[in-house]
Amino acid sequence: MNGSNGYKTKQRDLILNYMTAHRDAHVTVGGISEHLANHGTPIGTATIYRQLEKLVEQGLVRKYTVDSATCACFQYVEPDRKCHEHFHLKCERCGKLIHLECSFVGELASHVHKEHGFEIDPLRTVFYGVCRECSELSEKLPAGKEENNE
Amino acid sequence: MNGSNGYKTKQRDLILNYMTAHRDAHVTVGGISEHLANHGTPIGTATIYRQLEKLVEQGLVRKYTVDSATCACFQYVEPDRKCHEHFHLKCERCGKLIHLECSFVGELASHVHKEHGFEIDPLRTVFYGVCRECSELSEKLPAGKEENNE
DNA sequence: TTGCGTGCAAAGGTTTTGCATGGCA
DNA sequence: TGCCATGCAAAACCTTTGCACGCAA
Repeated sequence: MNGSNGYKTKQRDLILNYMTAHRDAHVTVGGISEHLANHGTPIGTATIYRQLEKLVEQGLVRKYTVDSATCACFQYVEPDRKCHEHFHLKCERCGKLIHLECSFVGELASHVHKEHGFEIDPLRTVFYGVCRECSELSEKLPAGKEENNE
Repeated sequence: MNGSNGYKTKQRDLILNYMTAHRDAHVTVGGISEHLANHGTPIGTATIYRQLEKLVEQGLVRKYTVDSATCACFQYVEPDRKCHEHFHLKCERCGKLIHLECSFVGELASHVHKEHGFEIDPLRTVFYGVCRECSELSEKLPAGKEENNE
């Protein structure tokens, strides 16, 4: 709500950098912290939380939560690419985040709005499921569980 | 994986009861704990976690997470109503969970599957946005922030 | 009686907060 | 120089785990 939202600090840049570099992923505070520590530029956890909060306020970053639960994934919001015009698919197996550019979804959104009175927030909504690669993979496998973390 | 999954205990019933009573909502361990305590039947937190884990294994309850983050919302899975044939809308303002019965969504799912190779998991996927009531409400209000917690 | 389920307490994580210091404007 | 941002440490939570006891089968 404030024109100039805070100072421009080294830490802010580092975090924003990380966010833009990982624009195709949902990142966590732990992930940022670990990455920066590994790159010789460690930042206090509290700072990361506080900066992310500000970035969310400024609309540069989006926070994903399950209801009001305390746990947070963040994602960079791109000013250019109209992320509010497409949806995100998240593979439950490999964790990949896919940006779905598809007119069908837009139609769905307007249909749901007109017929059901519900205005879908594309930025907030994530479709969970299984991506092509992973479903092909599981067809070839017998019946095991695949555990993949990034 | 196991035919008879564990014993039938008072605590299990209490939790399952709560889950079915709140079938239209995402519930948290904290919520269950508080509710049971207020009703004179307090249960240890650890028990709630362990029971929910079992209920998830048995397919009676579904767990929602944000990626691999540690934080959990749960929801009862109804054996009769085919929850896997419809999607859930969640209002970001009032927290209401809406079950959307709509053929359009089914079409979307098959389209995304055919054209984009991604198999959407309806049980897991939640559309976030603003419901009719809340959007009508905000039209009447000047420009304030509405803070609603359940 | 057997063994799973429960409760309590402790441990392990994550997120938030307080306070003195450092850095941007 | 005046504030805001940072870092550290502590606090507040949430979730998991260990162990002795109770209860279902």
